[in-house]
Amino acid sequence: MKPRVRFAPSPTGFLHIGGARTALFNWLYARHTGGSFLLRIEDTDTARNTHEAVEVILHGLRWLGLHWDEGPLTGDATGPYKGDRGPYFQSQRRENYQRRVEALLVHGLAYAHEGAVKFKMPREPITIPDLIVGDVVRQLTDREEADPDFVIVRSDGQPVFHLTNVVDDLEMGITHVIRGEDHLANTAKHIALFRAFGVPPPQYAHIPLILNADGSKMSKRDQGALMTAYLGGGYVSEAVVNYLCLLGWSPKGNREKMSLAEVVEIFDLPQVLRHNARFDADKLLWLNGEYVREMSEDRFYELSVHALAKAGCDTNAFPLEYVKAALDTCKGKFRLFSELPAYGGFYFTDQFDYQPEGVKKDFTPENKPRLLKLRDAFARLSSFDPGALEAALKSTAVELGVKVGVLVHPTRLACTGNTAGPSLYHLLAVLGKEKVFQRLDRALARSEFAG
RNA sequence: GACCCUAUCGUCUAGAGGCCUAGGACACCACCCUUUCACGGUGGCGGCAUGGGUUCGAAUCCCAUUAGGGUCGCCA
Repeated sequence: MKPRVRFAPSPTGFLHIGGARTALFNWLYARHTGGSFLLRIEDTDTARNTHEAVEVILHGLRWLGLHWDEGPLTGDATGPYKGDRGPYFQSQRRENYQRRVEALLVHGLAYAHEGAVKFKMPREPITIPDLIVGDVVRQLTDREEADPDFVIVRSDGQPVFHLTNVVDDLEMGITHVIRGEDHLANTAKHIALFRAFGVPPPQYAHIPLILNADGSKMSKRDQGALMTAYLGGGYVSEAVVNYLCLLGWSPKGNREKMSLAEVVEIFDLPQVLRHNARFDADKLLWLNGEYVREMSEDRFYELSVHALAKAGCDTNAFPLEYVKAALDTCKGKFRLFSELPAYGGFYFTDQFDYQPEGVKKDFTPENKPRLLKLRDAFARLSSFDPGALEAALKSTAVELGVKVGVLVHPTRLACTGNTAGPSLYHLLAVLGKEKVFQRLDRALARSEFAG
């Protein structure tokens, strides 16, 4: 029988990074084994269930490339879905839960209590066979010792998570439950429920949690906990997925950067680590830089233009060739697309400020004649290409008896407003003679040069 | 309070009794490359939580302690 796994988030309006990794591991297992990956929305808490909240999850999963074989097509609970075990919203599966509860009631395995329905939990320790953690013998806690039974239907008639989760896994034919370790202790309840329904429970695989950098539990409000931080923060989805693969799992062989296809080949549950992992934003940043560097030109242009537009910089006002040439000088020099506007925005606007420290250091009276001389040298150039610009700048430096840096720095600052950026010669060539002179003159007119 | 899981450089990890003087990656530091920045190259810093066992031999097995995380809800 082919494995059937599922990601079953509740629509809270977020896609947590930990949830994304749970989805990823489920997806990987399905793809590795040739099984099916289902998406089920656990929206039994009707109070906070919205169309938009589900949409956030669907969008996040699609962005990561974790496509589901069965599940909803839109955020609408009554909307279309694919798969023959639907609907895939728990709010649409009420009759299943009712039927199951009645069966439990009839068999004396559950009972009414102050309007709610409680399940009769066995008092004996339950062994949870786990593909990752091993056999876990779950004893009752002191509170459970007092009353081991738990509510499966609230007094308002709403079924509770433990019940709906088990019923759906059962009816959707889920073979492997791959979920966060925070569910491990509760799995005894689920196993008891499966037994009460007279069916063997699925196989369990509890994956370690993702913690904050300081080791504390990651919650919605923590930096980097939400997918939106990456989706809209200049990250490349492949880098995020790659990084997530490295948290709690290792490809061995000192490998770090690898494609999802490669991971699918070698991923398996027994190799998943047992201990929690801390989220290392720096390493993700590094990986993102790697992916940006090796990205195809077209993809790079697309993401760059998008990042610039987001920062209020409209590249459509410029010739396509100019935009591409400008972006070419930026490729591989930054790690996050959100850094691009600050890095290469000067190509698309004349309204930039000069970096204060740079002004102090480079816009000086003694640099004025030097820049004037460089301006003259540039003026005599018949071709404004990087090679010619470099030659002109270097020979001017020789004539002045100064190092090239003495000319490079103020020129860069005057033309870009920054002390760091793309190769100076290339950037000047892209900017073109007219703009370069314009910017040189604008800078030279500043009071700092007068002393 | 009880129950459960876990424990290798700051972080992610390799390591399944001798191959370990513990390997790699990120971060950090130094140097090299160089028009800035970034990349790249070279080198460095840095770890088996503690205490007992078992064994000829332990990062690897067992126990305890400590620490971290999780769970015990008419939330999911």
